[in-house]
Amino acid sequence: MDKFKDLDPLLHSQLRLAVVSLLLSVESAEFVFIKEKTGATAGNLSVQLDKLNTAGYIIIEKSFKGKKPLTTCKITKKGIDAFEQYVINLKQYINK
Amino acid sequence: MDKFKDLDPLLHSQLRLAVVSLLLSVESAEFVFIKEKTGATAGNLSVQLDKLNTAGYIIIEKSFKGKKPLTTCKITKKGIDAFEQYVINLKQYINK
DNA sequence: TTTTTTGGTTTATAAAATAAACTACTTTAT
DNA sequence: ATAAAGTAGTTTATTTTATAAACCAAAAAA
Repeated sequence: MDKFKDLDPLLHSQLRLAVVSLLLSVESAEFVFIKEKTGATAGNLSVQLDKLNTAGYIIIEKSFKGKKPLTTCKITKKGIDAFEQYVINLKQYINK
Repeated sequence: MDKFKDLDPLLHSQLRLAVVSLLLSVESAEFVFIKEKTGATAGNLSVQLDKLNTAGYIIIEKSFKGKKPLTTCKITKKGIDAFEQYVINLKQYINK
């Protein structure tokens, strides 16, 4: 067993992993919803969503809900693939 | 399902997780052996072993092999428990 | 109409990971 | 015997990351 393959640093972060995990289970999610589900602060979430977006793991769409700004996130194929590989690699660490 | 419990930051680090994972499968391990198995640099490994030691997750014993210094590591009960809890929590992120 | 709330972003600070430099020998080659 | 190279690490400095604090614009409430 060739152990300890590198863990994608973009996913090996508690908050970003939670976001991706969450997005895997829904069609799309709004900023405020993700914030509540993860318990993150808005600032931290904003930064981490940007990173996932820049990496192409999620897409972020900005619109308006009535008159208020609305940020909607959706996982991409690239994000799903990265997550799946991350889980495969991670299991080498946690299943002896 | 109440998701996303905090992940012990001491274990949520690629290198420290690899070290603990490795130590779980052996009685004890020498510095050089851990270094080779994890692919870490000596400096990084030294720092991360100190952190695990300070947290009481491992014990570090310094002796000599012939005339050369020898650093031997062993996981503690506390380390095993922390790892098991970490895995339980982590699974909430990776098993949708 | 001022005050508060909503939905964020930007910037600053703290913490972590990593690499580079260094120490203290030991072994090998000259 | 001595210089050069290797071993087994530690310490310090640098980069990266995570997080928090401060801020902004608009909307809703008082």
